[in-house]
Amino acid sequence: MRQETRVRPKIADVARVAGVSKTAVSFAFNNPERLSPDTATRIRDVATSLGYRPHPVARMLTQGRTRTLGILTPQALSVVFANPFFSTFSEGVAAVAEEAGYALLFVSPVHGSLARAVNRATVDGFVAIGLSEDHPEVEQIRRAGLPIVMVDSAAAFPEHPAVDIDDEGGARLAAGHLLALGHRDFLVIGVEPPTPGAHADFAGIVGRRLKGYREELAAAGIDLPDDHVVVGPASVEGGSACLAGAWEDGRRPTAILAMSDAMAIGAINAARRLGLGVPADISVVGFDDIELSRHVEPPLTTVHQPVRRKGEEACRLLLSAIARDDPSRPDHRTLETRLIVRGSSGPAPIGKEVAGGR
Amino acid sequence: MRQETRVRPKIADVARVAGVSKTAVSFAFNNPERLSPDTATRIRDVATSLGYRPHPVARMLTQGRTRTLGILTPQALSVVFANPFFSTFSEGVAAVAEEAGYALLFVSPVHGSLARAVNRATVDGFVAIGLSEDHPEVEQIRRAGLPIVMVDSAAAFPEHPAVDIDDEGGARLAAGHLLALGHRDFLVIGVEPPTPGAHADFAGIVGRRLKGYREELAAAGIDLPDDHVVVGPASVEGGSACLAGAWEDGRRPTAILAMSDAMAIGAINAARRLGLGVPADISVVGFDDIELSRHVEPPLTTVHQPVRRKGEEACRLLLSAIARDDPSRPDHRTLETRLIVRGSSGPAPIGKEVAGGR
DNA sequence: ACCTTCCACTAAACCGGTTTGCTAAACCGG
DNA sequence: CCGGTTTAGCAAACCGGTTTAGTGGAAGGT
Repeated sequence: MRQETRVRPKIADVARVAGVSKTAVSFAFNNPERLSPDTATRIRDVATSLGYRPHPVARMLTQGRTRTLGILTPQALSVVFANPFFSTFSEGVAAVAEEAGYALLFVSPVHGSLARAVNRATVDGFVAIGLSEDHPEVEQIRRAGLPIVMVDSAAAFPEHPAVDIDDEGGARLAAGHLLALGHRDFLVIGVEPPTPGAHADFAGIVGRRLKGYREELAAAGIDLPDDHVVVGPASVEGGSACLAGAWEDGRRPTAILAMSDAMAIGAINAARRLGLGVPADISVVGFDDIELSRHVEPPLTTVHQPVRRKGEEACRLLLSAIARDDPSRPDHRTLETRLIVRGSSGPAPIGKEVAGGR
Repeated sequence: MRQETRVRPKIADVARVAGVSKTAVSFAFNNPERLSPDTATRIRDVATSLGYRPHPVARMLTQGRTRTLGILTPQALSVVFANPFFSTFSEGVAAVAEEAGYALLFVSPVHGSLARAVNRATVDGFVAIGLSEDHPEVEQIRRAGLPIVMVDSAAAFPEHPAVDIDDEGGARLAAGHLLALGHRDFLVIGVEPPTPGAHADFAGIVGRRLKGYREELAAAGIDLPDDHVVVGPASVEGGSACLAGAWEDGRRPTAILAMSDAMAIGAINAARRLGLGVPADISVVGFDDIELSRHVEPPLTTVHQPVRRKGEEACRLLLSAIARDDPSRPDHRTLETRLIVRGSSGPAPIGKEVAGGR
């Protein structure tokens, strides 16, 4: 028995077997009302018996659309998926995309080049998350005629729809909360840009959050010197290192403003290792409100942002940009943030304040 | 100034402006050595000045490959991304895929039909996670000539490569640990199939884990009646509901074997609400070892499985299946599990054992 | 001076579908 | 029985690239 090499049947095969033209086969699938009912069913029967399925790539080519949405991340997917923030965001995007019948393609730098990855991507549009200002890919995508929605982007691209959160307001809430508890000595722990090449002049969410912290503190007459702002990778370890390093340099804050929950949790761990009680000796406030934060000990006081809704909104904006090719005035949305007070923040310590103050 | 409708330049446009044939333009990009060096650069200059980029779909069509891998999930992406287990798995797949220059497409049921989604997917192969036996999509994919790697699948598909973990062995470890602590009254909390239609006769990982529990208990002379096995959705709430329901039905276990960490955590919460101490009155052992488990109070004793490596292995198997189209004997891998003892398990309570016993 | 080889480039076929424009037959009222 | 409208189906063009099979001219060999 000769093992026949199974070759994928094409539309011409179906047409030949059914004794009709390619056109008829195509109609049988996409336009059955243009065929007599029995011819249509006969063709479909032949097709299934042959195991025919239209080649999706060929289909995309003729129809000019892919029914796929791209999620653009400036970092490798393997690091991005390690971030619970990103999963929740994807959850939101996926919910809306699925509802609309779109698949999701994750586009990340291929061998270091995001541009190459974008060129290869067969999508109808992009949601870009955390793309910093100087990424030329945005221009590249625009020239390709594809819509793109910017999320948490450093710069404002007035010509593209965008979704952001009120970073500045959230930061103010965090700082205000600690001020109200009597704190006067602050350490800000910021996330450092993952790409070493990127200029570190605090653009994007880092800059906006820092601005919020600074302004709220300034309103209470407190100046935040530059050496009270430290940065590190946005991870638990990064947060630990930040506090440990600052402590070693002689900083003695009673309150920590962290720009990410993961880093805040790291800071709590580091504080413990330094023999400090949280919140007895030092208070910590995070940012993002990830799932983990309510489970650590003590539960983390943090600024909540609607991550999942951010994904949903971004996807909705993208879908409507795809629907009407008219690039009318793009929508810019800013979602609210709110403070969640849990156990990691408390009144400023009285006795030690003098020892630690400057 | 007339606003010209920006139309994507095609290869013919570049050819015309550069005064050469389409072939030459194609060569300039893919086969420059077949052109004189200055012609090649001239063509490339024209191309960039026109903002030309080869149409990725057209390219896929002629080259017959997409450089994209599909991740097939039987559930909606919005629920799948909510599962930390899945994120970690994706992390592993992504790491290997990126290294090899492949993009990742997530394929989930479109309007309830996974078959339709598969038909639309422009990928070179699939990694299927948790696809149960009766899914006809597997056959559909095989007929399309695309390789597919099964992960945590219910049935064994001997003709496809597969990656699994030693569910049975892991379950044995969990049960053995509790037996060694003196427990005699067990409640098993299992995950229920998400699709209501699926037959509930414990296939796949649920069946294998249950088998492991049962055999280890049997070896100690303990029978596990059917009404000491309850199932629910694989979430924290699902776990709470399972224990609460069983308690209401009069079950009084001193030890709980949960098939998922999320459910185990839910069970701990429910136990607390019933006024039970963990592990003083009741011990809980989970399965999976998700990140959260080490942070809850008490930290969860659980069976660790190498989720990230599972993703990596699956992706590697898929890539090699794509590389050699020869469908030689497919590789089946089983990864090890191990017990992580933390704080949620302890000796069986002495006093209460009589009260709770049957 | 003539034949061969090599070089630089091109025309046309092809990938696998969809869509447009057309034709022949059936239908229909008068 | 005739002109006009529908109906059912087809051939060919098209989507935007890649690849095969040449082609004409210059260089090289004898």
